[in-house]
Amino acid sequence: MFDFRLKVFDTVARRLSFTKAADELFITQPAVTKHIKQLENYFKLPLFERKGNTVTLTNAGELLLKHTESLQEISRRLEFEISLLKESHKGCLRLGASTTVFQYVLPPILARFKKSYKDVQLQMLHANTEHIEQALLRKEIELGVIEGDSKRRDIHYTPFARDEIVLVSSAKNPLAKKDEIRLDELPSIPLLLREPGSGTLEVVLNALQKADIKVSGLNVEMYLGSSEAIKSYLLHSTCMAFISRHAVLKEVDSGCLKIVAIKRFSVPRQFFFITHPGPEGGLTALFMRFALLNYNVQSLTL
Amino acid sequence: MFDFRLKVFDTVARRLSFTKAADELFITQPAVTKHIKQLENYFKLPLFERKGNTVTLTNAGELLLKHTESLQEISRRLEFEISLLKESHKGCLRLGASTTVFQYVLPPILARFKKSYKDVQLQMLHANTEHIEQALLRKEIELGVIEGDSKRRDIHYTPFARDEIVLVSSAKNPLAKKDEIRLDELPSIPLLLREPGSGTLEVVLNALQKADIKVSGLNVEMYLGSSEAIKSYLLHSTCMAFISRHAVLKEVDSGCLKIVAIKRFSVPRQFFFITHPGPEGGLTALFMRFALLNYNVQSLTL
DNA sequence: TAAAAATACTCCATAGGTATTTTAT
DNA sequence: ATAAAATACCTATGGAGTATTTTTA
Repeated sequence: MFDFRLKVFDTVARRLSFTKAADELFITQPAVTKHIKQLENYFKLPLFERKGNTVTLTNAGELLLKHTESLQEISRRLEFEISLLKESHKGCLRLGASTTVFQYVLPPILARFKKSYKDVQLQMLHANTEHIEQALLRKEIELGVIEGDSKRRDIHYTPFARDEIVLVSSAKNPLAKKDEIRLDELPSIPLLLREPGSGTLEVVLNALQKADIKVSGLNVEMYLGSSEAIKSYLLHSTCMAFISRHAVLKEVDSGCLKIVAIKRFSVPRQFFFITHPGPEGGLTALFMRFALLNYNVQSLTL
Repeated sequence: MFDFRLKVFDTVARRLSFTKAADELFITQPAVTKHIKQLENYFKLPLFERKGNTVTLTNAGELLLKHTESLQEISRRLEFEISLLKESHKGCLRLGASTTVFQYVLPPILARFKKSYKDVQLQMLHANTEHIEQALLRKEIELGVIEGDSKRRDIHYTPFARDEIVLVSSAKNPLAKKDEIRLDELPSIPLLLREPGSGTLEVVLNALQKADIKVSGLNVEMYLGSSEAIKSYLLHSTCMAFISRHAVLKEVDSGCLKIVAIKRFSVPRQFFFITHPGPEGGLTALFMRFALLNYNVQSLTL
């Protein structure tokens, strides 16, 4: 799937010899000459300087080589990813996911996965991070995707994707005219927070604590049990709320909600795969690779 | 230079119709069918689902589309950069550069530039940032490349490349066994610094000041007038020094010098092109584009 | 039954081969 | 004089066309 003329060019550029390249490619030397000549005609620039016995790259040649390498790199990735799709898999994968992941990150990935691997049966478990970890330990699931950063000895963690908790407000909110506020303005803003015990709240409080902001000093309007509830409430009030970037993607795109940055303050977090220690089963590994590849697709469109 | 079959695939994928794609590409519908079939044979996977009147991408198709877009992007860049090489230019360009840039960044770029544009005469001026700016104002040069971050009204600044001042030590230095130190360990380390008045020193002192480190508290072994002098001295002592990453590239690669990171502390800086305000001359613009493109080449190999 | 994709077949351009000439050390 | 690239010429594969058939909404 990679243009053969470029393959020829690349070989000549590395060996700096038409004859050697011909050998390596199992074609004859005149064929190599013709391919290179074709490229030179196309670009209207010489790619090699031929001085009798020696061949060197011209500047144009080096430029082309640089890009050829990128092109080859992409082609290799493509071949690899296609090869994953071609393997046909069967069986059942029991999968657990914590709230944000389950609601906002997994759905498109699951849909694609099912489309590609119709014979794989998925059993989903939806609970909070703590419970997912326990389900894994009790062998009720083979794979979990969680948003916490607890680290247990008897569980194997694999980073999956980055997330960030952002401060969000209704786009109409007069308090949110600025795109960025200072951290010391935060106490004056009425806030919605997730319920105590949720992973999201914990991460936020930790980050605030590190920045010497006391929770008691915050103007907390309400604690709400789900991201969806918070988003609805935001639309009808002048509150702001800390939510996962993933939970407000659509609303920010459509313009009804707005992310308000805070100077010198951010709340990054990671999503993780959790698995049993030791080698993974085929389906588990397949799903993990698939999710990693297909998560990037989305993040590119962000 | 971009594989035509992929071009056909891309068109079909965007229009979701073989016939429309054929129109757009000025070929016939059966030709399109054959190209797509060829791709499907190659990958051994269907790329489209044909249901009589409608065509949709399969998962494999979407995967291919994603990569096809990357490939097209690279091809476009390639064409553009080649087109720059094809323009033939003549004339004289007077160019000024400050110390680090002149010694470590420009040489490979200048060599390449001369190779591509034999009929352009280059006149180099080597001085410190301040002097280069003045030479520009006195119209003694058309273009400058500097490392300072002063901003004058009567000069036009264009970011060129990022640089970073790093803490460097001999690889044999027992003080440098760790790859990373804390900032509060710095005062105990014997330091070499560039001479007062140099841009490098100024940037370092500013950064330290921001981090609440007083210069008087540092253990300064010596002030030295050039990066080369500092590097030689480092090899025969247990001192460390703040130098531009560019100045120690080779030595770090060959393993005789070592970069020691400092936790939560970095000294980034920018290189800038400086030009007269208003539209640039052809040669000036040419050199700037050329330098930008050919600087990336190097940074990729870092 | 109508609109779109697939198939059948024909033609010519070109990728690739062999044999030979040119070129620079 | 020799090793390597370029040229000349031949063959066969496959890209593109026209005409036609198959498919499904």
